[in-house]
Amino acid sequence: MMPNADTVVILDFETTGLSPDCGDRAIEIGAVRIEKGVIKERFQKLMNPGRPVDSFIANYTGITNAMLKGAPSCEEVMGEFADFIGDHNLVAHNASFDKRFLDAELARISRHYAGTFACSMLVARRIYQDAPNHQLGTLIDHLNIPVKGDFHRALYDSEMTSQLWLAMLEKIAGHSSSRAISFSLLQKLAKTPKKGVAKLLKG
DNA sequence: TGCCAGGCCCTCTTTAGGGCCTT
Repeated sequence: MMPNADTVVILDFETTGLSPDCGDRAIEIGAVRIEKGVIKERFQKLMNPGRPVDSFIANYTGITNAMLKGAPSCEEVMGEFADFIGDHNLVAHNASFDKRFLDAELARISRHYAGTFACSMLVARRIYQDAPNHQLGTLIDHLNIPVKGDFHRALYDSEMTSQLWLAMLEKIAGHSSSRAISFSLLQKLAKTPKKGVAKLLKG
């Protein structure tokens, strides 16, 4: 069955490091499911990676070994999360990072996500070419989106990414016939050379 | 043994190098 183009799941992983190929594991997953531009459901779980997190990660995320001690295993949480995302389209800020961890953690439980993953950072680099940089926090500030929590926690970052995503949908709304095709349009934008962005938006 | 990301994108480019972005 084809995924519903009106529905996207925007997700964010906190991890023990930068690369699952170097043994790093997920320690938290946060996600929101958006239907027709409205957040309908949230998912947030800490998970025990079976190894301690170092002081850098504890300071960066605020997630401590004490917090992870009683958390369910990565395998248990990722099974629940696989059910949550189903075959919906996915979005993340710097999606290549989150996709590597999603694929690696799902592979450990013999699950697989075969749907489409879009990157809000690649789209933002094209739509907001005048932003100071394209870090999530900078873009949120650039767009004057109210900040009500702490960055570098999975659910909050996924909520902020969803606000960025909706703002970008709004910005191109005048160039798109409906929200239903916005996901594919933004995917095209993410792969369009910057010089060609204006032409693509004009249709 | 020792070290270790990786994809995107720009430019002083394409037979390459380095910054950005994620934890």
